[in-house]
Amino acid sequence: MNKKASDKPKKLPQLLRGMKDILPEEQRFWDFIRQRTDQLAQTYGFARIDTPVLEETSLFVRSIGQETDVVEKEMYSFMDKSNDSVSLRPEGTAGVVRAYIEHGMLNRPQPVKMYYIGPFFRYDRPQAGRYRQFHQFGFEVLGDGHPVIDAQLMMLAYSFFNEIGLSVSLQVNSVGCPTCRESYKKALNEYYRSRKNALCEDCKRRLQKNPLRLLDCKVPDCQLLAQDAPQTVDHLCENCHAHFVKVLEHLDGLEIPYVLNSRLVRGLDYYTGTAFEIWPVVEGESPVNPSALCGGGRYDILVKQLGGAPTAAIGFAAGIERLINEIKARDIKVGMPAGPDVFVAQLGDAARKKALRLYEDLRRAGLRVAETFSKDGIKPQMEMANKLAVKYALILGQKEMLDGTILIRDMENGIQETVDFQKVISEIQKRLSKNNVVATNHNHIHMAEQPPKPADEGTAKLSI
RNA sequence: GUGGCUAUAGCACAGUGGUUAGUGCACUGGUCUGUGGCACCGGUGACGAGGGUUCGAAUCCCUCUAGCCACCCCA
Repeated sequence: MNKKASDKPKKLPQLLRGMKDILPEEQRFWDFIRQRTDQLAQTYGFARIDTPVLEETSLFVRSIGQETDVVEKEMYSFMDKSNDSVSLRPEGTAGVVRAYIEHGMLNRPQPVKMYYIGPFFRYDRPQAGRYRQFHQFGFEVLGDGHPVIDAQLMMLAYSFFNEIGLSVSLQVNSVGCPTCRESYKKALNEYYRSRKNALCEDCKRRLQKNPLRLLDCKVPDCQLLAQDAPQTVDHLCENCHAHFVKVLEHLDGLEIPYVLNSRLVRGLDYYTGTAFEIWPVVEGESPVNPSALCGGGRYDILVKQLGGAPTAAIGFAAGIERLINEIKARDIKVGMPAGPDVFVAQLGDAARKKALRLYEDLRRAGLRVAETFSKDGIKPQMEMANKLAVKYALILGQKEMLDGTILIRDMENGIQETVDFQKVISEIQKRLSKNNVVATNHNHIHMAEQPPKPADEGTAKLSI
């Protein structure tokens, strides 16, 4: 590393805007969320699906909607080498639905329940809890339109946040099928026609492009108008109305607290009927304009729209960066990765050779072992052992080499004992199991103390 | 895409026109090839990039880039 000033490149490599490295010390939050997600999926009977981050652009245009901001200005789209337009996925549902159709999942027992977790991309301006590459996990139920599905999925989402100790509020609405939406849009237009001048500039634009969005404008004057504006629930067709009533009945039966929010709308075109979001709740603050932790709803028309058989479906997605922000802000315990059990220190070339083998033997015996074999002095090795907070250090020096022994040092009280080298593994196992049951049990996933990353972490494709 | 604020070592900060840009933590070497937490001594390492004003710029001005916050939008 002979770094002279003149050798330095002028421009240092730098993260692309809106991108973020997830550093080792952050991983425990991600591990935590992965674990809780997998756990939830298992208990509710969802199977994991991973779809590619890259898809045909048309998949997203046809599902999310040509007119939406996501498609219009936020997609990472480009022509590949065969001159096909491809895009980095901006959300997860479209890919899952594509897979459902493409793999003929309608021939599986319905509903098909799948979940995913991974990176998504939107060319947005970065902001609090918003990145250009961000991560979501999502749950989708395809092939069943029964209202009980809606309620149970909301229960699942609510439980996720609730069970990790976050206070959240479930917001529920129905945006209706395309038929009711048309009549609702008409009513909205009528209502706003005479009041157009009182609207903010954005809302005037929304009136043309996306009238539902008028309802959740943040400008006070617009909010005032929105209060008396017609509500989606009053313009539901008979079917949609009946469905929504049933959903609410099931929610009541589950005794989940929820807020009927007539101003809750969805940003993507494929949504129909039930819409819901989960908002963080902060003590003493009313959740006026929170950034949602999760959002979802029914999308009964999407499968058909993408060329599959008419298939009812519902799903939601949660933003992991936002969730982690909330976990940190609320001081939720996520557990620390378990450190090594034992440190192997060596002194002298012969001892180093032997220590290297001992390391392997200890590892095969299931212990987490640390070392700094490249160091010569015992002092730096003990310093490292201390930093790693191991319970025991094994010291193999010239004297021990001659005797066929090894020194076990208890790092807490400094008491040392010479033992027969042949017996060191069983001795250390005995000691570790004596003062900590969990330590010998680390192949088992334990919430309080997580196992170390598997060595093949790097090849575990498509985990986040 | 729009607006506001910001940019000094890995991190947290000081330095507001004038020597060789400081401090703490961290890292590293030593005191000390047979023992960590403590202490002491030493070392590595930075003015986001480019241009301008000036005798002289980390400091003033412009452009770019990035970050934060808000709008838009969304998870």
